[in-house]
Amino acid sequence: MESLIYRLRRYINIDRKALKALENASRLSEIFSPGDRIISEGDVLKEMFVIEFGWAYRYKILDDGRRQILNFMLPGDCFDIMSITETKSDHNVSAATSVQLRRIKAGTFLTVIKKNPKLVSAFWKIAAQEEIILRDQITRIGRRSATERLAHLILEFDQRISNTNDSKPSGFLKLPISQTLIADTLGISVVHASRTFTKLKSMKLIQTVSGGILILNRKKLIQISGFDGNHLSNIPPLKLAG
Amino acid sequence: MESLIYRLRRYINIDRKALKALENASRLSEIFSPGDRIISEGDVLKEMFVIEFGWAYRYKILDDGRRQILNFMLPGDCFDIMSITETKSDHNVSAATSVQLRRIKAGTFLTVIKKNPKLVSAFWKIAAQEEIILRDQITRIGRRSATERLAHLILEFDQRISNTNDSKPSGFLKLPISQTLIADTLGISVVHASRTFTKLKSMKLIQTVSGGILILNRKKLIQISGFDGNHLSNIPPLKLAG
DNA sequence: CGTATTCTTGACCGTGCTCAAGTCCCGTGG
DNA sequence: CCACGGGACTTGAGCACGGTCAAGAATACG
Repeated sequence: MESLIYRLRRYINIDRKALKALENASRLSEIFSPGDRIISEGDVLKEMFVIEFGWAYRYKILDDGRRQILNFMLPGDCFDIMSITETKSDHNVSAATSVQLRRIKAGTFLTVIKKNPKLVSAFWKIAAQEEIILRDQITRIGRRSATERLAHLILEFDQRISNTNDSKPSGFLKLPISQTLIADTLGISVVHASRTFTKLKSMKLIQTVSGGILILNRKKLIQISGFDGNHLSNIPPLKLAG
Repeated sequence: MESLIYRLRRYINIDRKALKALENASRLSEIFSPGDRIISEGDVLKEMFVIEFGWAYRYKILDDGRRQILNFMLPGDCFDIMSITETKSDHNVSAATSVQLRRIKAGTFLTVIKKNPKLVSAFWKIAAQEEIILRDQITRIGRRSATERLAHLILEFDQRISNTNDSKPSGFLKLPISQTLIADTLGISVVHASRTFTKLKSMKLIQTVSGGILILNRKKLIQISGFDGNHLSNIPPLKLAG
């Protein structure tokens, strides 16, 4: 529950009773390995999910095998809140790293939030943030160059991760995903993704280290990418009440 | 209310009482002219909107003036359902044609749906469809060629418009928007948008006529674009109860 | 330690961009 | 009714960003 609690506390002063109710309504999933399919297009969803740990990603596959990653889900992210109306999923979800989820059954979820109205606005805001990320992704791949796209994505990850814990941005960004995944996120080829990384490195904006990257010049990265973290920004966690 | 009623009837057996309550909770906006700004980035939203008539579009502007259109809103579409938590808008909305909206205040909206629980699932599904369109837009601009993008967008418009009325697809698609808007939707230049139209015409797939286009070969359009309308498909309107 | 996957680099090619000129269309005013 | 002006669309020429193919290097993994 830790990730979810932390996330909810960004939006509401959550009380222990509601928390307990949520915990009872949910079940931990098995642990998925990197590459494992979690949800497939066409699946009928009757529950929503919270990432307990690890990274997952949503994507679509075209007939000829081209793949587009829609977005990544990080610890504490909820997804498919919208889909609890028992509609068929229009996309796939896979694990990027080792991943564990918390599953919350649609019916139980509705009962719990009905009894704890404050939860409604929290989950509502989580869903709204999901949409903000999708809209950022559209402008990123629609109107930015490869270099701008990569810089922009790096800053998005950095911001979202620093939202999930209280640590100051240290300059080190843990990036547990391959360049293939990054390429399919940014709508470019793997080869060009590699060249773009090389370019950012030669510009002394980042440096790759094992398991992640070092952000050497955040100001310049922001400047060339046009990144605006305002709408995604960290709302300081509230105190735990009750 | 006609557009909204038609839209809601796709999802629930709406009764006249709930309808009346919704109507009382809402107010018609002034009529916007083409190009008029409806919502600006940074605006704090305290209401949600329904398109009464006309086309509107959401978009972002980059520092240097590049514009990316996120999606279009057609009659009966609801938007910013998510934003009634009084957050700042992360994007702009403008009128593409003459547009009139229905404004529904957040507070009143919540009261009405609380008294008419069936409305919840209807608006929930409308919000879910909004997300489906955003995800389609990501794969469209991320992984498709200009020709595929245009064919795909044409089919999306065609499907969504045929969803808003009971008419069989006639082959004629009313398209009240300039190629500049289409270019900024597809993430290509205006010049290339024009060339792409020319290409589809020379392939005998479409034909431009005043105020819209004729779809000459829908099967081929679907084939080259990979369009899949299943998730966006028309759910037959239900009967009016009560 | 060997195999597979990921990343890098080079060479060449193509889709789509930019700049520029010209055409078409339509609303406005003489 | 026609002249004018502006916006939207078209077309051409040259160029650049990013794609593809291919080979090699580095890293991870059993």
